[in-house]
Amino acid sequence: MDTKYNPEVIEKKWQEYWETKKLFKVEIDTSKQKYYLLEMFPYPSGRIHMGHVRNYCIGDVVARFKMAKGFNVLHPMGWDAFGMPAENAAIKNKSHPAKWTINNINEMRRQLKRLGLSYDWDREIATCHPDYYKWEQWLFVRMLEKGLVYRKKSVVNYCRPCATVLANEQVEAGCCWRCGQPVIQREQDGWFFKITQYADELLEWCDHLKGWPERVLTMQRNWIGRSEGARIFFKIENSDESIEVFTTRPDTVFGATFMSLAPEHPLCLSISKGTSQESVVQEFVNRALTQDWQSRVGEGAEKEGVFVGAYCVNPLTGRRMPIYCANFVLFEYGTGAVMAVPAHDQRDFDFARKYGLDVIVVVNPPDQSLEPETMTEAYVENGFLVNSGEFDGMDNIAVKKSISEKLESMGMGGPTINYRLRDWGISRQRYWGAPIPIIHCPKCGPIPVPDKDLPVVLPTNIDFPESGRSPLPDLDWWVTTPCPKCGTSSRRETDTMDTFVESSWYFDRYTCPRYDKGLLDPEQDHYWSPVDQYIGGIEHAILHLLYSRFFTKALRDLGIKQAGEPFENLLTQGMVIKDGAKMSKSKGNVVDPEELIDRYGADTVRLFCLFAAPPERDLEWTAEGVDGAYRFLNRIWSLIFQYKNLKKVRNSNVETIQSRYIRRVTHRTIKKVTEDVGARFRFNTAIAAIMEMSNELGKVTSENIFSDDALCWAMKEALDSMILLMSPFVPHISEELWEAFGNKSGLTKREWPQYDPQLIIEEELIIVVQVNGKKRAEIRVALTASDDEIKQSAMAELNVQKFLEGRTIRKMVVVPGKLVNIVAG
RNA sequence: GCCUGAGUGGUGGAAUUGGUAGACACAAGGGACUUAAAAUCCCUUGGGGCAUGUCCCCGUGACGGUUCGAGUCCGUCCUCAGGCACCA
Repeated sequence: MDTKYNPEVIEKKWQEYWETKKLFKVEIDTSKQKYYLLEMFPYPSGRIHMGHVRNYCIGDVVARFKMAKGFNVLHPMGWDAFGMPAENAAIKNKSHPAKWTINNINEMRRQLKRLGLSYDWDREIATCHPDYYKWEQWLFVRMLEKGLVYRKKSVVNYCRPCATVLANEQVEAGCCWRCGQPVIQREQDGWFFKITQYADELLEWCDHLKGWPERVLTMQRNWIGRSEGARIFFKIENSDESIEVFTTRPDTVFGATFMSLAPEHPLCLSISKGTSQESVVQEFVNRALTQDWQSRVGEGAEKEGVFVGAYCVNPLTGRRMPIYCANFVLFEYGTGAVMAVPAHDQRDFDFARKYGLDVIVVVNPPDQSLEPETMTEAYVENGFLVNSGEFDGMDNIAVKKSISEKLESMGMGGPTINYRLRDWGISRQRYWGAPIPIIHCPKCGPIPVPDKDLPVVLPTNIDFPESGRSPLPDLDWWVTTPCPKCGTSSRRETDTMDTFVESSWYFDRYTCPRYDKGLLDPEQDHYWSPVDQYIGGIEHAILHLLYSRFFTKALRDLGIKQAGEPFENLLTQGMVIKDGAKMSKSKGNVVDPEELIDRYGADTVRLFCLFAAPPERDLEWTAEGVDGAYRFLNRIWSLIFQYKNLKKVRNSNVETIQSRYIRRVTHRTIKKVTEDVGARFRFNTAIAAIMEMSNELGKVTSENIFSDDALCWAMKEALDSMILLMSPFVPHISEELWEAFGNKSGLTKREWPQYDPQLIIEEELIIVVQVNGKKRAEIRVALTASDDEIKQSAMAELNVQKFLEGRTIRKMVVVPGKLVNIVAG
């Protein structure tokens, strides 16, 4: 054994050992309990960053711990390999996205391997590989057949700089999630996944995902946005048409005095046609549609509208209600039309005051009567109905149902449920993505590519245009193809799929990455699914996690997969911070993981990431902290070095006070680390416990240790256990020390140490004595001491007596093994 | 505005079921070793007090409450972070 800890040498040695022996390769083993552990796969951007390191170190601890606990652990890794940065880089370097991506994957794989992560690399997948996206295309066709995919013309979010359509989930505060530029609205044909069909189930199962953080579930619930209400039809005057609205306040129908339509609503233009308002409306609609989203409905945007020149009829009051086109009405939510009740909705109130429209109070607070003339804001609280015919005097909440039912019986609407969640538009006008397997026939329309012709391979021998525009529509040899149905010369779909599609099912494919008879091998799926523990950043709380849940349910209903939810347990890890801010190039506070590995070794980097904060919290990066982790490993090294000749020891029947103490420390630490890692994912406290143990062991004077059998044996047990406890966190140094300490056959197949509850018990207890809740003394009592004995010793303490002087004892509370509180007054 | 977290020493954090607040580490200060430095090791380290102790007082964002006992539970408020946001 070398006197000096040399991570560079030992890390290389053990990584090769694990790799050549294929120690992390797994297969189905029905004799063992399976454990599917997954970390979110990375986008191959070129180099790993500290966020990856943290994510994967956390996962590796869990994986190695579960292996040691006897589970059959599936721990795979792969690449989310399609996406825009590859295209941007290709344009910049006059290269090809595929080449750039593959180079990056090779580089990042090499970097990950230097961290010593316990992946089964035989299961590696890259989503840009035709063998992967073939099954995605196949699934697209199955979903199309099942009615879960459809094509529609829709107003979509469009990002000019990225030259692509964005899903609603990819728009953040009116701006593109990737480039941050304002998003505009544009009408376009595209393919949609019918995620709304699962809105209810996705929402309901939020209540059953006990292993998910509450805030992620809350975010998903809000995103789905279920609201109960009514749909109501308002007949348009002098027309056969009606306007349908959704409202959560059917109790206020009697107070509806006008109608607001979204500028996108087709009725705006059609109703105003031929009226004096035609040109005004046209101008207003044009302006609203070309305006960027932020300035139209963003914060502080002015509410504006124009009269469309026609009226509709309130089904309950018969009132003539002017129809307005209003910029704040969202076309995508509900029906794109809102019945306006100015007395009870602040937006309608503002609008009515601005344009001089009538206000009718229909809900009064319990203690007063509102007058439209004196109101300065809408009354949105609950109360009792007025001006509402037969419903007057009734409670507004109770009446919601009655009014909905009345409308239903009139054929003018009825109760309904509306969701904020909208279908997932997946068409992207990008090159570097999975082709949508559709052929557009001039005679038959869009026809799916037959299964035997899958995959539709993304052509790779192309020149990449500098404009950033997708080259696909210009590739005649690829685009032009006969219709699979009638043979007519047709065009392929040239849009590719949103890259979130690939990440919505990659965890399934890991169970059978090379299976070629279907998307999933039922046997593998049955054994491995679902993922027992998923680990990744909170930033995917809605997008990726909701899509994956949807895909899982769709796959289940297609009979491809068994489980109905993809991830049993979810751990969302915090960000890596430096100088108080997220690491980023623009801030210049980036730490390169590989430089750290060069300098300290992977074990130090791993240890720091795990020790400095619990996983779900942000981790503040400090150079001093890394030094501290490195120093600790050096201390452990020299501790083992000091005892390296303890190799052969006799088991001893004799016990000394010292050996007994060491064994107690050992078994207490085993218990603590096992619970912290296994049940709580608190790696920082587990490591702290190991540090405490090493501090205790360091205090043992080594002079007589080789002659004292009992001490010798206890020490060997302690050091062996300590190495085993360290091994999930810092596997390389643990393997090396294990070997140097005279133990055989690597650590990865070693069982996790067990603690003996008998050995943890103290002979003496330290009991805190309080007087009126304040600590006044500590007493040592025998383990067997009765409550009365404890009380007596407590009373005997001088300092306790001092505080009892002149008082009478009212009560004594004894907490077994911990504390006595003497209540005196 | 709504929802969800969080607020503890100079710093990161610990306190798992209401029971000794500050484990473990970092930083800082002092000491040992050394010709010297680095490395290493040892000691001190929440604030205050004096009578320097097995001492006392204060202290977990603020103010109340429940309790023998509150960092932990309840109420009101403040601050910060994240998510959603004209969602009818």
